[in-house]
Amino acid sequence: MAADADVQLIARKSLHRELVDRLQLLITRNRLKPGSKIPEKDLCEQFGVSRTPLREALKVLATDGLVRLEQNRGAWVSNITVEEVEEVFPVLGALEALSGELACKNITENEVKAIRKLHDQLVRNYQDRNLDAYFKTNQKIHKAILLAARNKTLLNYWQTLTIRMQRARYLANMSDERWAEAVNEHELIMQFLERRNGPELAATLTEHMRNKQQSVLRWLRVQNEMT
Amino acid sequence: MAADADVQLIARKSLHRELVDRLQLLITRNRLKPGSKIPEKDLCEQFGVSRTPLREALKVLATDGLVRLEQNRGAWVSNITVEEVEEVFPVLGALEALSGELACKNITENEVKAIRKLHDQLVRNYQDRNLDAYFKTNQKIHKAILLAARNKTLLNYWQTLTIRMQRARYLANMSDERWAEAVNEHELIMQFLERRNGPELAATLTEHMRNKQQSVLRWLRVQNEMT
DNA sequence: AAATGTAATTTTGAATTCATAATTAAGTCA
DNA sequence: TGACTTAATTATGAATTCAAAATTACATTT
Repeated sequence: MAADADVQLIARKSLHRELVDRLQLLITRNRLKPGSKIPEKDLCEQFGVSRTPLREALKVLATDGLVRLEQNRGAWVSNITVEEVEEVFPVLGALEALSGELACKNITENEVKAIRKLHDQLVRNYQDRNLDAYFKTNQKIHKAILLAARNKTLLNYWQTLTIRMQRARYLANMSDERWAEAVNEHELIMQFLERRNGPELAATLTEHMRNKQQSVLRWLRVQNEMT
Repeated sequence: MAADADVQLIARKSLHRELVDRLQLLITRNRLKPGSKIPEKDLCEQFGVSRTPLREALKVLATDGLVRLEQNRGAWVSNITVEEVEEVFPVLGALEALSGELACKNITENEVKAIRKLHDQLVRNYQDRNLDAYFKTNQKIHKAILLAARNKTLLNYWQTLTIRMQRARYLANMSDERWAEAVNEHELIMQFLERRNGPELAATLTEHMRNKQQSVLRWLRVQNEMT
């Protein structure tokens, strides 16, 4: 019998699946900007595909809330509004809280150690005042907790909503005070995780998300005033 | 100026949207059974549409987890497995808990009164041992709380997961003891809602969902043993 | 009869085509 | 000039077509 490594499943993605991923990237990387029209024809040429699979992908992205379809008028990258932020963050908070509870039940010692390393790196990123690196490390920590929860449905929903919120450049922005506070919260998160204290971890993650919402809303309002 | 009733938005749905809804109905009403192949050609003839919009709809349903697509082999109604139940119910629990919290903040007095009426009806359904009516009233109550939470993202996710779980006939089934217990839980839910006690309502809804999960798992295991 | 190989048929994925709706451009009149 | 029509253009939604893959039916070998 062949070794596991030799007999990996050959996962040939269908075109529409591939396009969903590519478009998500274009949107998160801000190549397609919130509020802008999605140029169906151009994208077809760029990707070298016909309209059928592209349109299938757009329909999928629309159910995820990343794209807005208008009857006979086409597809737009959906906007980030105050209402949307106030709606999505509480849901994200509930999902993260659950991920904390479940992670404490299912996480392995090695996973905790890996997250501890990420956490230490996060603190260094803060000390260096490297916002970009901080943001990336932060994402890795939260995703690692989600993975430790061993729940695909939870992971899927979390990822979709996270992508939806991440589109905004200014999400990575914070006031100095908020940044310090966020690091403190991460200190707590790390401790509760190491002690496998599910309820406290859940509560801290909820609070962490609530504060992030406030931080994002402040920036969003500033942005809106400037236009 | 015309009255509101006269000027309703004429929401001409696109074909694929319409088909998503129709297929969801066919699946929840058990006309398309879990595990069975989705007959693309037949459905096109039945609905009188071409394959393009139907296939778009299938892709959307697949991201919702209601349908499973296999490369070059077509679409199947996804099965309800023990793993899926163990995955979905905790997420549903977290969403319901949040809906309780938010509902206590946003619900109007009239809405509470309407839910109280539904609750009294639920108790009568129990006293009559009318399981079918009980199940329907139960659904109405939970949905009413979700609506009172005023959060579309939350409502969407809740509905998708609820549909995914409702496909199973035996979901509506319960042991006598469980049924009595469920009614007690609803009594608490009603009280906490009337007192706008968000945290307690959330905790009770979580517990309610945890118990439902156990009830469903028992039935699912019985079903699996019988085949 | 079971296992293997091959041809015919069906189904699928995706490109293309076509009718219709929306947008833009051009023309008309005050 | 500027509001309003009407014609030309473009984009969209959905049907149709076509190539490739999978399934089925049938034949061959052991």
